[in-house]
Amino acid sequence: MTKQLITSALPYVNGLPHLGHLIGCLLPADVYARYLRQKGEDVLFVGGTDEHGTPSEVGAAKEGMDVAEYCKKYHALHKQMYDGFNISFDCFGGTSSDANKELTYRIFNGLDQNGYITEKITKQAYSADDGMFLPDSYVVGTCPYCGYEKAKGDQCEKCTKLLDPTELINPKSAISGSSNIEIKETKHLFLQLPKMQADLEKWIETKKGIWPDIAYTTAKKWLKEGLQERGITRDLKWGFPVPKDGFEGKVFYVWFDAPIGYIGITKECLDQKGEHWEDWWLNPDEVRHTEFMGKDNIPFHTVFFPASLRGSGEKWTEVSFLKGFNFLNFAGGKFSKSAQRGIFLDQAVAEYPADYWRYWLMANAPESDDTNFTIDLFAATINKDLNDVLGNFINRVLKMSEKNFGTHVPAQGTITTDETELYQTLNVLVADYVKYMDGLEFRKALASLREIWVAGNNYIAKTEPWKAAKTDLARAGTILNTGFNLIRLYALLNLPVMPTVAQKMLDILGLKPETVDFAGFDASSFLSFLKGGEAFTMTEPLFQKVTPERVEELKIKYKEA
RNA sequence: CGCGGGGUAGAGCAGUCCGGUAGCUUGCCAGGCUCAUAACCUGGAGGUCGUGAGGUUCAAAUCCCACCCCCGCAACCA
Repeated sequence: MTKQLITSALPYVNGLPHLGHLIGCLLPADVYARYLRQKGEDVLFVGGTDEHGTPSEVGAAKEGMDVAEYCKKYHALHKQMYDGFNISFDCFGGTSSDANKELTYRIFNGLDQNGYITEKITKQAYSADDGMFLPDSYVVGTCPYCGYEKAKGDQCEKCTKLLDPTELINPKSAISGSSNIEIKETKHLFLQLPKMQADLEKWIETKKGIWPDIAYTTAKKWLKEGLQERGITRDLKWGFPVPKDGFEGKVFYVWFDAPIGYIGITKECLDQKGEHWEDWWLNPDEVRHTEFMGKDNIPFHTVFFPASLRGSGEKWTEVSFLKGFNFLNFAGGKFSKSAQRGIFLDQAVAEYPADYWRYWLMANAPESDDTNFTIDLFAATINKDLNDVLGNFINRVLKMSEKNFGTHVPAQGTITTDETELYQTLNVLVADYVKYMDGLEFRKALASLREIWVAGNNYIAKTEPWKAAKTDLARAGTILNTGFNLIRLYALLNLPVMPTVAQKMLDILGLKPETVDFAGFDASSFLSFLKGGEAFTMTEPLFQKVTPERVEELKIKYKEA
């Protein structure tokens, strides 16, 4: 059987994740992992934090901490937030581990031996007071074109001109503010991407029509523009030391070891369990690897990382399917940590249960374009879909049953055309749901899911069990029996997206999650699972509405203009 | 400047590849029902599909051309 490897992009450890990070990679990866596990597939879901790079060093210095300690602290906070959202990682780690160092060296040495690594002297801004070379964006000064005083060394935010740090007037370090900047020569290693261009082009071409447009077109765009050699080392202290003579004191560039982190995290995790990471990462014929990420990450996962793996001379498991997402905006603007704009994960679960957010985000996933999050849209979806359609359906079945039959599922009795028509409808809708989930078209999958819930209400409206209860109790029993079987169906279908709610629904019937493949779904037999007589537990409504008062309160709290 | 994505009813989206009387959800209006979280079910109004009285065609949201607007990218922001 094909093994299913699922990776979510690794958010940068410096800074806490918000709803945009969640929908951009973590959540859809989790939903897909849960979906496949439910089908009975062999799944390994890998995630973690990206830890190297200048932002970590700067962040640690700000908090007066050792960089490694700083990463450890934020790594734990990330994990805590993901736990709050029930992200079901099989392996969760960081990119600064020994395991990742070992793999980074292994891949680097392979690339080096195969002639894909070259040396080059470059010029770079050095800050004596900070005791370090500065990345371009950490040099600030006056823009020579428009006079803007806070232009960054890579680009002026005001006039958008691309700059070189050497052009800036009065250059200063963004870290210390020191103007004691000199341009020094320094030697670095470069990955020869141009040598791999043809190979990569051929490979990407095989993904046409299979990968989402955003993934394929982004990769094509980079290849079309022509690949350039790319520096993979930096003059920093925090990172993996470059294992090559003449490069003492230098480390690998964060983007070189970050994607290798998927492998490193897996190794660290499976070594502990006594399992073999090679079964997943050096096994391309038996592993299907699905990657999830925001659009900003796509070039690195379609060009840079595959090139590193291919050039190393080993047969690594490459990406089979790349699910890329656009960005989630917050009320028309960007989520921003510095501006305290948006909703962060710890705040979100403090307001409403994780499943509310999970449902909204998946139903509105930014698959085709950037998507706007607003409190109003959130409230409307939660109130209508979860409360009115799904929650109310469950509630009316339970109340009516209790009133007429007590706390046991009524007998199925005789099936009529009302039921067979429902079966036909469900067969079509569930087939749609499966088709969309298998194709990772989440918005459409959730629209189908909703239609399936609506079908239940439709069935109840049509069969009017409250009337049958007065004239033909057995008939009312059949209708409500079908209602309970629908609750079980809904619970199992909801499991990937809303695991907590799904479990509550199963609890009503005293059931446990089960392995079920909805491909080839047959409503007739599926809705005959509960024959009648099974005990059930009355429960309070599963969802609460977002009241108009709460909407106003949240708008003020999160500064939604 | 360039490249990529987007511009379809008040709002959020599908349809565009493979042209054939514009679809879904929400909101609004009306009706039904009254078991249920004032919920559920049905019907209706609402759009010249960014602009160009542009091109191709018997026919264009869908193909071609020009332009406008929004978002992103531009390789040391990961």
